[in-house]
Amino acid sequence: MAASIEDVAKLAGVSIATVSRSLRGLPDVAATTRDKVLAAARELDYVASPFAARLASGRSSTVGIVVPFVHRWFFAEVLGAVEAVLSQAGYDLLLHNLGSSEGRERFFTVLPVRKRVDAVIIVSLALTEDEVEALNTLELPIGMLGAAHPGFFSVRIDDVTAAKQAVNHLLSLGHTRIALIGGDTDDPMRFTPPHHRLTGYEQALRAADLTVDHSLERLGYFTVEGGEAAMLELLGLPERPTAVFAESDEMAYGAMRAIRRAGLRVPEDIGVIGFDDHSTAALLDLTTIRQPVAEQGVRIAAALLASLHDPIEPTDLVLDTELVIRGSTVKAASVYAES
Amino acid sequence: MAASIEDVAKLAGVSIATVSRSLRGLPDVAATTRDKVLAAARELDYVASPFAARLASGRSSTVGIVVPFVHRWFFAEVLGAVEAVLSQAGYDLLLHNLGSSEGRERFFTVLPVRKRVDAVIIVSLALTEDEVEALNTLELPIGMLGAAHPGFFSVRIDDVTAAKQAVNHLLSLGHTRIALIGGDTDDPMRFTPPHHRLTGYEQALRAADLTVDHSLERLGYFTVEGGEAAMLELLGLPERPTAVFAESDEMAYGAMRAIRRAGLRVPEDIGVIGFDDHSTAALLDLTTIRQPVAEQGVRIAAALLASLHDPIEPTDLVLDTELVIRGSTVKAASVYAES
DNA sequence: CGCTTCGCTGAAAATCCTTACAGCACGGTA
DNA sequence: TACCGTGCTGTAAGGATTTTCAGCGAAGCG
Repeated sequence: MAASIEDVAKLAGVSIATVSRSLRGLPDVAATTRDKVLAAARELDYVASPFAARLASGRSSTVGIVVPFVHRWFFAEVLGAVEAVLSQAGYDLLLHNLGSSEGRERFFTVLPVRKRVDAVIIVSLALTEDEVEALNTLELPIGMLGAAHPGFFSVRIDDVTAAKQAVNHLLSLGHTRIALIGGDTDDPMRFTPPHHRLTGYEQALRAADLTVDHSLERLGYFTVEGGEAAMLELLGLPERPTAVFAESDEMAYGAMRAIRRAGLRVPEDIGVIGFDDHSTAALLDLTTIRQPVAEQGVRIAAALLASLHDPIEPTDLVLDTELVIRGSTVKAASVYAES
Repeated sequence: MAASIEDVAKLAGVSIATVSRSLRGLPDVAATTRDKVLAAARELDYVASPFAARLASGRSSTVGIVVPFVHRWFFAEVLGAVEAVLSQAGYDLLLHNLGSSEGRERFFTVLPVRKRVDAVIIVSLALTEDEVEALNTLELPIGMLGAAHPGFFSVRIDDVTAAKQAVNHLLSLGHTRIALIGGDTDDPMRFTPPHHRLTGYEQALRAADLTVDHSLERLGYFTVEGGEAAMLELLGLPERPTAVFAESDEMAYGAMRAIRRAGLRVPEDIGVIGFDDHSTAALLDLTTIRQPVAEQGVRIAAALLASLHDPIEPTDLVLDTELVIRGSTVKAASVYAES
């Protein structure tokens, strides 16, 4: 049988209240007393039961994180970063993987985090009004990563500006017929990025006095296959684009494959730029927009922890993105350009 | 203020014991009574406090999962699968990301899962005797994924056989000078696969009456860069290999890059086979050994849940791997072979 | 020297459930 | 009719902490 606080109290010759205080490092405990307690606890190999502690204190020392998918690179990266911050601070991470729009609906109706977390992190979801309302009933600090909402903490990048960065790069290389492979802005999962990146794309073109040709905007559904299919459509156009901006690296990979399978070269015939700086982007020599993924996770977790410590007004942090130029837009000593 | 069980009892006109029983679907409750309680609970928007329930029942409804890294493809995939099974069963998932050997040591000395989970899943770690002992003090069902230990549940593949599959494929193509790019068998994180895959590699060679040339065995540390560096070494040998077996797809990617950068072709000059069937393996046209990643996660989670339901003897399940032939070993209509 | 303050400690209430056990009404059995 | 089992329900005892409040001795102050 595992030791209880009473055993420790007995062994240390103090009351359980003092044990509790000592073990949690609260003030108002004499140093000698604390040492006795710590010694006794070590001797008995005692750790407090978190459930009893949580029940009594009303604090759960747990943060819930809600992701659309765990297994995609971006979310896994975020998860790792958040976990590191939380565990360091003695918090547990309760993972909720939505997986599908049904999963999403279930989450927001059942709200399985009720009465069991101190804060919630929502990753990459554009929330509906109903969902916001549901979260508000929790009366907890809410953090959003990759999106923002008044009243919630948020850490994100400026997708509009980032998309402009990408398109401007292509423009600077002399491209004027630039296609877009993006996510579905009507997707039931309602990711935030597609809207903003589309906006940025169009704004950049307009700013360069180019007309926006909607036939150059295709859906790639954030997958390699989707990107490949979208590129095939683009290649079939009467006047094909000379460059493509894909809203994710995966879609860019697909696009590159389609281009090469069609017997064309990247970047000579068609330049390709992606988004994210996925871990394999360097490998595939893909020009892309790098966003600080882990850092966003660290920041949102830290912000929430701070707000739990002493309640503060929600903050909105926008981190910078960076253009990473590789061989898919600029001819260089690249692996595939060589071969 | 959130409703408590007492409020529900009052509204339904029953005792709290009956509320508890009704809400948990226990038998020995009259149907009409149960309906009254459910109605009252819905009306008050009541959910039981999990911490109170856990304290009272002694069950945590939580499973701990220990992974060396979250952000690597394999572990993210496992995590997603395990989460799906557990959440479906009403269990929480407590994630522990080791990150480094210090993190590992901390985990096994502190044992942060103590008193807070009903079972533990260990992913891809070869445990030391001390670690096994530490886990045993928990007196909980332990599940291992990617490794096995007497007394613990396990789900895994047969790495020896899988490695033989890989090498035999190369042998069948006529290769006789086959190199290995592997993980460090002395790695402080002590992953299981490197040992077994090395063994399989050597066994396959010996079975083909080839001598094992240790100068053909190089360390790639399971990263792209490591694989690239290892391949560079191999290319510098007086008599270079005609094929390479990399113990992971990432290392295979690095190897392919090194080969191409050296002006050689894959597979004509050097064939490459990887391991895992990473999500980008198809994209890079890499021949590889596919292992059922998500399924391993599902199986180990299910096994543990079953054992919590009624204690059973630990099981050891070995799943099949599959050779997936692509353009990196066999000349075909591949992207890069074309260009 | 008497009174306040301070530092520390302990008793006990509070947290919100689960569950063993007792009990009650009712129908069936001998 | 007396008794017994059955099917439900309620009472109350935990479960293991945290936290409030009271209290005690010693030190500081005038």
